[in-house]
Amino acid sequence: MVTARPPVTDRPRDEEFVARALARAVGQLRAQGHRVTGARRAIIETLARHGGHPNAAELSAEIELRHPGVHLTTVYRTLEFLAEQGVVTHVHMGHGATAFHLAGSVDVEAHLHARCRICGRVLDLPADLLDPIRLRLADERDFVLDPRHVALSGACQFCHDRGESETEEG
Amino acid sequence: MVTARPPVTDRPRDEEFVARALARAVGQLRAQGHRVTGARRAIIETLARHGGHPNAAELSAEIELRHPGVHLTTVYRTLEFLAEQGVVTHVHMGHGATAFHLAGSVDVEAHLHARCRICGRVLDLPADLLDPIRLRLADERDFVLDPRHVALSGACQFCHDRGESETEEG
DNA sequence: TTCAATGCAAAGAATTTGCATACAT
DNA sequence: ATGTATGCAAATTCTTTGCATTGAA
Repeated sequence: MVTARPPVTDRPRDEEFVARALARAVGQLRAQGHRVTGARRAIIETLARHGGHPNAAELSAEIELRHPGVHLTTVYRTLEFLAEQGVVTHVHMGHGATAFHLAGSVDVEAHLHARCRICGRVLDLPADLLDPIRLRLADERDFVLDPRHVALSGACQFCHDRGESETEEG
Repeated sequence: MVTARPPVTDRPRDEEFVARALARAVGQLRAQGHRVTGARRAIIETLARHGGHPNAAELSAEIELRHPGVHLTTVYRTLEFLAEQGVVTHVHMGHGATAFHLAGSVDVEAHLHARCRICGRVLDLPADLLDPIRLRLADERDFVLDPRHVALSGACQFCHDRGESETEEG
């Protein structure tokens, strides 16, 4: 039952999707009076093309393939900027670097993440999965849960069965 | 309704509790044939006395008050060792350093954590809070959730009402 | 006595900051 | 032309590693 099928969002998108996502984000920036630079285009485009959840370094490496010369620092600064604009979203992974993806696109609609602490694979989960918990915390503890901000942790069946050898982290 | 009452575990424990917890952990180490050193005693004792969720640096600072001379490196190494022995537990906080506390003591029984992304305050939550989610993930996604390994993220009512000014992290 | 635990220095990963320059508007 | 975004170097934060020495058993 442990099929190795990767989640949908781990497949790279087609060119049309990428172009549309880029145009959409660029439009949003322009509308807000922000500058549209080569680095920003490169980062948004690469994020769109990469369906998964890359961290800054992975993203930087991928940008280098098509749009070389964008400094890692710029990647960090731009991701932060784009997050403020609501164009990208970040998720803190328990151990390991922060992951990013485009926000608000139709089929990558806001979702939660769970990460295998052994192999690092990230699972996409429905956005409303924690709604009952959210309600309880709001009611009983005056706490406003943001379930998308941090990935849930655990082990995928495969790693779990292979034993507790915690390869990637503790 | 936004009472500023700190969680129970943020109050330092009484001496009897500390002594008991120390003796318990020391006994466990001895039983496993491990050495009981001054640094290990100091770390366990300080962890017991500090009811909250200190990170390595905070713990180190507190150790310094009563048992000076324990190097931060030793704190890290010892916490890792004690985690392997099941004496301490660690929780990854979305942003910010990993937090530690004693495992298995009666009134600090395994619990979950939620952290305010604005002020950093940590909330203790019942261990079974995510059990329904755990079941769903196991059934539907072959994922074995470990809800204690990473803190949930959100905002406490106080910070939430004060606006989204994300003081401490993004 | 013996090997595991510690201190210290240094390395490492992820991320941020300061400052001069380049470039979008 | 103007000021924001970028590149580069260096600093920060959290954590780990190598190695000689100390100390628990």
